[in-house]
Amino acid sequence: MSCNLDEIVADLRRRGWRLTPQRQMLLELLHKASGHIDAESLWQELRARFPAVSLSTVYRTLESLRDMGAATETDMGHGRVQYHLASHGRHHHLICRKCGAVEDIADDLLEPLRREIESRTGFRLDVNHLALRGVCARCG
Amino acid sequence: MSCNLDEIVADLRRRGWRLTPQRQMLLELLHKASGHIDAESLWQELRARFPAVSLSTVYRTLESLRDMGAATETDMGHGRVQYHLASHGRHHHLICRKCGAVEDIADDLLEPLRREIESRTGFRLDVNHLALRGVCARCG
DNA sequence: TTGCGTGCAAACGGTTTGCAGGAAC
DNA sequence: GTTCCTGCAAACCGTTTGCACGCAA
Repeated sequence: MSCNLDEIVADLRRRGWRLTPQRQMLLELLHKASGHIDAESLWQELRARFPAVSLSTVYRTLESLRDMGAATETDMGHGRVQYHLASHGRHHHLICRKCGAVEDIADDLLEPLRREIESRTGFRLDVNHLALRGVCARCG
Repeated sequence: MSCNLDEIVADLRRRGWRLTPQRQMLLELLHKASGHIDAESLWQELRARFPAVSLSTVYRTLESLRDMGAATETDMGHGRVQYHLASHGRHHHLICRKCGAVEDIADDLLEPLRREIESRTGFRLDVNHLALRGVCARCG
């Protein structure tokens, strides 16, 4: 699990990846995006620099990054899967059903639930990126 | 929120719904299904009695049931949305990443998390049907 | 020079929609 | 008789795939 762009790139090389301009740029964009971003948005930004880049390339690169553990994908239930670099840390989301606001919460909030479930059922939670729905303080 | 078939049907009438054979049968199937079922499976079962019934009717009926609060839909992240009658009670799922086993857990396990999140952020969780991934006791 | 990565376009799969005919009220 | 519901087929939309070309190594 890499912690910055250079390490990720080193990882890629180690695994025999070719470092194409498209991949380099996509990695930078992913790294720059503080939060989450979907494939389509990445593609739009990417096209500003490489007009001919294809959406499939974006998907294929994201797939590879996911497979090597460098990126995480989250289905927030809005049809589009969101991506972010694993180095951006484990956290979860509260999505307001009314205004659509997305609030981040730290992973340690889930610790009690993890413990409780494990002790009751033996099931070990493996939750990287949870999207919880509800109503935020403003809309409540 | 209705608690049995008759009440649901009464609800439908009250709201001006027409009780077609397709809807009646679909309600029975949904009621009979102890756990969850996706639109396609419902359709297959429905066709045993009404060979000409269409998948769109299934989707449209499920949508209406969802909108009136009689049915709940859950996206388990496998591409197909699962449905169940709200009267079957609030519960959640542990899905084993290795063997695919699905284990139910009671809703009250989430209570501490709900309280913690509400007190920290003011966000009121509205989680009917959570699908949590991990590794079960056998595969752990 | 080798073979991985790419762009293109078409396919995919679950779900939604437009429309005209038909059934519930 | 009126309106809502239905079946059909086609559209939709995010994502995946097959293929031939091109570029990184």
